[in-house]
Amino acid sequence: MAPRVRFAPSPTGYLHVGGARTALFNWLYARRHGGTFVLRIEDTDVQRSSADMVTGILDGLRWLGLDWDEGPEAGGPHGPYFQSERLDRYRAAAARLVAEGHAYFCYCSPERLRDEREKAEARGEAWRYDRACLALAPERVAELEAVAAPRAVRFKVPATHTAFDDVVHGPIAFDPRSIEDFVVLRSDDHPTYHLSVVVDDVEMGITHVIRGDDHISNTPKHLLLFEALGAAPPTFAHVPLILGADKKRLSKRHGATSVTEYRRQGYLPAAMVNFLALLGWSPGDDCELMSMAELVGSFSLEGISGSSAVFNVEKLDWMNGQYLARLPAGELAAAVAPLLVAAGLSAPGDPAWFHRLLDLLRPRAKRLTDVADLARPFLVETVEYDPQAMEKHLEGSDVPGHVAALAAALGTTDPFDEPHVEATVRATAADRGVKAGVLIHAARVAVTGRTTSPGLFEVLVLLGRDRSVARLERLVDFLATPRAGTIP
RNA sequence: GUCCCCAUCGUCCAGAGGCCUAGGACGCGGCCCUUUCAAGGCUGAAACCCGGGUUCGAAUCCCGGUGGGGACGCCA
Repeated sequence: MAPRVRFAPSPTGYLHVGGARTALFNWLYARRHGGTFVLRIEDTDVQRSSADMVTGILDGLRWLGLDWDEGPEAGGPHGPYFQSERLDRYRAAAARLVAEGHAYFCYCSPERLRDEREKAEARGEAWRYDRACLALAPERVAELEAVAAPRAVRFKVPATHTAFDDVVHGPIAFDPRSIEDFVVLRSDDHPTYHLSVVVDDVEMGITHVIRGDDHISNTPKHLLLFEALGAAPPTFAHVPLILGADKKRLSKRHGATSVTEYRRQGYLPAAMVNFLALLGWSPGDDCELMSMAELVGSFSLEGISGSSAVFNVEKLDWMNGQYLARLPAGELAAAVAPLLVAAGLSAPGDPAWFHRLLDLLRPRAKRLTDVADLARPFLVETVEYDPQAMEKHLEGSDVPGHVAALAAALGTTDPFDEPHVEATVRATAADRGVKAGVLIHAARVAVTGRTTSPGLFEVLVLLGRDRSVARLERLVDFLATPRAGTIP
């Protein structure tokens, strides 16, 4: 049977990288086995859910290249895919549980429950619901109903031992006595997470539940619910959490946690996917750089590690650099263009020239934003001289003369290609009796304003004879002009 | 506190009883290339949490300890 898996985010927040990885594992599993990837929005918490969050999550998934076969916008035979539109089903399920003796009404006030918990905590104990309402006399129930007292539905946890075989963790067993009679339907008639997940997983025919480790302790409750609802439970695979550098669950304190944020910072989706896939999963060999197709080809739930993983940004940076180096020029240009605009620049009109520039810059960049920054000197009319660069390479009194000589020599260099430009620069240095480096560094400041750049000869050729000469001459003029604040 | 999960270089992984003198990657150090910065090539340092078993033999299996994490809501 083809597997049906689902990613079920709650739109109470953005798409967290941990969630993105869970989604990725589900997606990979579905694609690997020709199954179906369902996207379901768990928005039963009306107070905290928002439509904007849904949009953000959908955009994030799409950006990563994770498409869903059923879900919002895609539709499907098991819809609706928003839990807020499925409330009647949960209510029906709750009613059925009560009718069949698997659940009962609870009239306890939240205040009372809170007080009991606080008292228990003061004693250093964990408090579990005392089943007060299970033992309510019929007369008392009648009284409560007569005044329409708010009531929730609680699941009557049976004494059955709950055990399951987790694909990543192996056999896991829970003592039912450690599980309290949890609420399945709130007094406002909205289901709790436990009820809605199970009802939906049953109705949507989910065969494999691949979700975060933090749900392990919820699993026995779900197992009990599946049983009470007369459905066979799916296979469970609990993937370990992603941690921050301090080994605590990754949160905003550790820096960026949202997929959108990484996107904004200039990471490539393919790099993000590759990195996330390798966080807690391994193909079994030493492969590091893997395309989406390769990931699909070798993904297996058995390859998921049982221990949590620290999110290592340095490795992400390296990986992104690798992808940046391999990205086809056209795609890189398209990805960088908007960043240039955002930086007040504009992409060059000549695509071939733009691509040459990009090829010079990409090995020096980790992220798209680096490319945009590195491109600046090549896209402005007049470069800004970095004070440190001036101090470092323009201090010598004969520098203006050297640069002027180079400008003159380059003015007649023909053809203006790398070998000839290099020969000219070296010959000029020799004529002036200085090491080539002196001239090269000064020229670099002239044409880029910076201490670092791609190889000078490549830069000069890219800029072309006219612009190169003009920039060299401008530096000569600049050095000849007394500036305020300079010591004579 | 109770329950559950986890435990190999700083980090991410490989390792499913002898192939381990523990392998790869990131990061870090060195060297090479070199006009700067990167990239690239070569190279180095760096780990089986501790204690008991089982076995001819344990990083691998079992038990205990310790450590880390997670869950204990009318949140998801």
